[in-house]
Amino acid sequence: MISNSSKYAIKALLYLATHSSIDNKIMVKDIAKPINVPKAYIAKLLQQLVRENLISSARGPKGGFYLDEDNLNKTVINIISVIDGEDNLNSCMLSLNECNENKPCPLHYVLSASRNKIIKTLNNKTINELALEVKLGKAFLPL
Amino acid sequence: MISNSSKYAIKALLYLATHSSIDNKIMVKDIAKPINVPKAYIAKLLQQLVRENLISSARGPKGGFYLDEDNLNKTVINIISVIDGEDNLNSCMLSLNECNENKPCPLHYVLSASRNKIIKTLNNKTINELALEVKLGKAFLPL
DNA sequence: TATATAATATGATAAAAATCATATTTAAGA
DNA sequence: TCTTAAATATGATTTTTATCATATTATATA
Ligand code: FES
Ligand code: FES
Repeated sequence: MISNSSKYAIKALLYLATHSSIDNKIMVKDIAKPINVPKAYIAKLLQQLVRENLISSARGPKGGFYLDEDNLNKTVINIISVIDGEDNLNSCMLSLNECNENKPCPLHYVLSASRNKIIKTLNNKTINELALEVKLGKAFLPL
Repeated sequence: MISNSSKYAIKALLYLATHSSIDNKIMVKDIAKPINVPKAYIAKLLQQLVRENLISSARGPKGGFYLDEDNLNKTVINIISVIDGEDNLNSCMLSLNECNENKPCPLHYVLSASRNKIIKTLNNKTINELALEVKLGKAFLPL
């Protein structure tokens, strides 16, 4: 439903949101360690995120990754969509042809309300907002 | 979070619940087609489910798979646990070391209520109950 | 402008999940 | 008891996901 790669990407974005700025870019190796993701792996993901405009980067000395205003306002869904593809979250929980209100599967019947709430939240919450919770000490980013 | 195999298993159980009985056992090939899962693959899953007492079977002529009273009262969580292992559903959505109320990650903060509701539902709903919705025409089991 | 530093592009390898294939065992019924 | 029909056990293959490795390109700064 939500891949490892997406989780790693979210962690990376949150780490950048709380630790970087345009004047304080962060290198791959300094991201990989604190979020506990293999360096070469997160490097590849970061490159993909740059291409999709979810994060910003600069090469050469003093280079690294950071988030600009635009990046900060991306939502969790934006990240998941880029990494996992669009419709993983909305697909049927029994992997039927399609998830359908008119012909709901038995799980749809009992779970779709909760699922919709989750999707709505992921759609609305920006990286910036989530990072704020960390800064306020209400949420944490260990390992 | 919830694997393909688990989904297939759930579909198989629901199919058996609505179509089989001890006097009307169903063969692999007659399960595979309607639930749209490769025959050899579902066969393997069914064998695993028999071993774990989630479904019943008999070999030889007139043999096949079916559900007894006990099987009918298994929950969706029971199936997922057997196929995917215990703690896939309760693990941290950012794959931190552990999901922890005291040191919640930013996603925990916004999503755990909905997730808990889903888990609770999966824990309570029996195959029998879900199958009933199908029989009543409130839920459907296409493909 | 030369050097060193950092991301980028590309692709190889490893591990896990999904799928396929088949010989063996059990049991019903002729 | 023989034949045949079914599950069972076992393992091979394929596909996807995760991971690792490195040559290339861009840029700050000495
Ligand atoms: S989740 Fe199965 S139809 Fe919606
Ligand atoms: S979901 Fe991350 S700590 Fe609970």
